[in-house]
Amino acid sequence: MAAKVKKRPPLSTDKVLRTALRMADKKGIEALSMRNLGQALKVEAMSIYNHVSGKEQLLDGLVELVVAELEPPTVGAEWRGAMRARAITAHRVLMQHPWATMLLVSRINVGPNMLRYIDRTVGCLREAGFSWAMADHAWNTLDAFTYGFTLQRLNFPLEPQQYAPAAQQFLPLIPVEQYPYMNGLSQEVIAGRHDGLQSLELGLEILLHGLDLLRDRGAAR
Amino acid sequence: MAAKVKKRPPLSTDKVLRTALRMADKKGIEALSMRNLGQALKVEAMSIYNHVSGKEQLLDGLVELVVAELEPPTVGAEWRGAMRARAITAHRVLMQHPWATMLLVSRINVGPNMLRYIDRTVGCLREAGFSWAMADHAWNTLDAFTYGFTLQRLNFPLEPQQYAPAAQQFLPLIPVEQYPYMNGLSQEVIAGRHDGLQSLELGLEILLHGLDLLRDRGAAR
DNA sequence: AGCTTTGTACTTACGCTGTAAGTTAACAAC
DNA sequence: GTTGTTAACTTACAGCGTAAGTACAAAGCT
Repeated sequence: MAAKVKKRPPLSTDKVLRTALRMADKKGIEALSMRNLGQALKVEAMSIYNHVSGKEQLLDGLVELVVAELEPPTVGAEWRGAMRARAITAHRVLMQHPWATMLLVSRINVGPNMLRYIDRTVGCLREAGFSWAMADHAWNTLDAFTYGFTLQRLNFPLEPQQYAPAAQQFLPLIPVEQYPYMNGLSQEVIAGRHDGLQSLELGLEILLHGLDLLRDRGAAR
Repeated sequence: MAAKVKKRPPLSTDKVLRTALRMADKKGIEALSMRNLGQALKVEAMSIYNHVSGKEQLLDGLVELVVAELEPPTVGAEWRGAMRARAITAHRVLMQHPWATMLLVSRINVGPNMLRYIDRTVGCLREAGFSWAMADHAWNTLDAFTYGFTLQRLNFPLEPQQYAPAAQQFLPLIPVEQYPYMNGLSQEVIAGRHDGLQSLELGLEILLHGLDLLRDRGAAR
């Protein structure tokens, strides 16, 4: 006779995804295995496959959950401010989910949140006078920079306070005869004349200025 | 009595790295396992650890090999042309090694090739009138965009010729009431008025224009 | 010469991973 | 009360990276 099995609170796709998100944030995406996720859900790994069709779909779901945190720009808003805010928010959100940027760039995402996000972005640019093609170029260029910048930030191994001491420490490996400019740059950081910090806002200003020209070119057509 | 063992041609770090590079290019980085690499070298997986201290160091070595293909800018050259060429070359090389960009952004690289590459880049900007800090900002911004753009290109699942048919196919999933601008953009692609192609050169022009302003600001300090 | 030590090239074995295939339990229909 | 259906769950497998162990040639010593 088999013992009566207590009925468990049933699993659901949503529960799986939210647990996976919490887990990825806490322990990193590489620690998110089906086994570990199962453990967190008090279930064997394979049970998860009843609610998510595989690891790939699980990751797709996670990306959608992150994209849901990105506020889509308001169509009709002043485009420069809207795009600046959009990029800054995206960067902030992606920094809070360090694993998400890689996923975002390494897979196509066609979930409803993503569609809405891009739709509003294109809308905002379009209403600001960009042609269809230029609006498309614009958001893609901004996103390429934002993702690239975020990846650099995420993977840089030092805290800003450590830049100067680290430069001091590594200076012997950067002989002035061989690498004069790297050496010089390090000296600047050591002397405190350059903080070594990269600025998202600075990059955005550069891009927004350039895009302004582009908009006029596109509108003139 | 043990049979005499034929002396093998000895392995070397260089041979290991070059074989790994060829393999990553041919079969993709995810197919590059120590076991598979060993097979290609006619050796058991563990033998590789005598020449490379682990998978991580192997990947570091691969990145250095790729960076070696990036021609460092000439110090003293006209900076806009030099930076444009630098980014275009980087993009081309990274497209030839589709796995490399991810590695490049996801790890610190302090090999001699990388050091030289950055040194010449900073040098070129510095001699063109950028302050130390501005030169640092400039190359970082350019690289953020270049890497981000390359990642988007690499992971986009369609060939340019397929854009229009694909837009046609997916249009039903993008109802005009829900996603008016995505729908509109798709219509443009279907009608052939927008090729949907993103342009590295366009992004670079935007950035170079913005950087020009930055240089003056930096020089004025 | 013979015996021992050293060091390197290599293999085995282990504990991970994702998932296809198989098993169990609960319920509905008749 | 037997049978069939379906969803929930487990087992077993083929892959992964690498720590620990083995084989063997060359060098050192008496």
